Amino acid sequence: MMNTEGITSSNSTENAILAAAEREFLTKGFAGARTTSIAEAAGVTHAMFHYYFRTKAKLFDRIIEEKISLLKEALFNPVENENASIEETIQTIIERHLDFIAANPDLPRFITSEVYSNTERSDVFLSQITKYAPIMLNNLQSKIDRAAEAGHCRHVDARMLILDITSLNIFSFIAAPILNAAISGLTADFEKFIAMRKKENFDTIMRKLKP
Amino acid sequence: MMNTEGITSSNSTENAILAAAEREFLTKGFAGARTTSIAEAAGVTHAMFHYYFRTKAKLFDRIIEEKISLLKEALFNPVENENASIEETIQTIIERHLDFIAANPDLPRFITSEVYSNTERSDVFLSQITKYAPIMLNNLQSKIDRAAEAGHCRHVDARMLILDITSLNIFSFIAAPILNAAISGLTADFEKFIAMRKKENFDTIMRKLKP
DNA sequence: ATTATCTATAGATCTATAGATAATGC
DNA sequence: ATTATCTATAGATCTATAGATAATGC
Repeated sequence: MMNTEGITSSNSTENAILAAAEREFLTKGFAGARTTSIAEAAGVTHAMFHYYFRTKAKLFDRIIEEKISLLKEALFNPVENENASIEETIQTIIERHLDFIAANPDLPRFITSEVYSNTERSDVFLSQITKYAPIMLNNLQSKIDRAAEAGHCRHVDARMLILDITSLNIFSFIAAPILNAAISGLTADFEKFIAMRKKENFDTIMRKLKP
Repeated sequence: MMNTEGITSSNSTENAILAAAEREFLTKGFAGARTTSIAEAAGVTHAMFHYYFRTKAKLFDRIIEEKISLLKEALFNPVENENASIEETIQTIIERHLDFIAANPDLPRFITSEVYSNTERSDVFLSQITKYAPIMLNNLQSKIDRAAEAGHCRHVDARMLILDITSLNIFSFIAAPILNAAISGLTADFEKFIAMRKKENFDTIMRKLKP
């Protein structure tokens, strides 16, 4: 099981600051976050913030690195089972991805907006993507090609398939407040909503793959 | 033809500030935007910023209102053609939506992150969504129900269909820098990318609707 | 007369540090 | 001795305003 509870350390003050900072940064972004608010939320004096982490940027970098490794683990470790059918593979990808986002609902918005508004800080993230995504996409493409030749599915582009899956899985979380305004109470029962989208998105993708 | 060129006014200094502010707010958000940067980008002294718009929040509100009316026009004015087939209706919705986003590529990220990080300023936007979305969804649902009864498509939930369409259309724009890192040069030829996603998303949705 | 612009600066807000003091672990 | 904490304040950054001056349109 992966760590979805955030960052931990041995020191309780340090811990409290880290937890408060994660919340502040994830919900407000780097520019909107305030070190005074973080210290206050952590229940420590503001000087403690600087004592443990020196600067706002350093603490932000530490948290974004933690999130990057979390993402890497969730996205690029699909425990490739050579024997799994294309249908099983797709289902596993969708379910894991959606479970991961459900456990980290603020992460997509945080990553997309920080990567966009910032260049230096997000280079680490983008270089990780550049490194790992092509491998994952090639593996999936081979699997699709083999299944297509055996007549089990259509010959689709793995890159478009992953773009479809991530779009369908992630967008609801990024736009949650707007969806709730458009469709009253849609995400009110969160568990139910996730379960529904899992089925729905799997169905959508499988129809696309069907010969 | 709708106005996708931003806000205009009769005064050139006011215009320059508005244009610069739109760029600054759309790319950096309210918290990240600097009134000094806006004035500099507009080529006027900082005092002019306050002379024309008094405060940062007032100018932000003006720009977000402009964007809301733009969205309303694009999303809730699908020129309901009673005689159009379900296929034609879906195609029109997807193409218009995608064209609108392509003309305003920063808008989805801006709206989703500002709506989330802010309560007061985005209430106007959410109340507009609450007002117009159900009407649009009901109209579409009736159309789907009629088509389904005639055997032209499956009996799907209009709300899920619109969620799928918006997810597939919007996500690429929100995650563009990440997609380009994962799939080198994917959005390099922007026109081509839009045309491809138009076809792809229409195909995905129609397969879902097929009996 | 009114509108537009400038320089200079006040005021507010945040980040970061200095320096003293208390707690902790050899 | 080292680590952790506090108070007080410096320093940096941004927003906003005051007050003078130039341009514009009756």
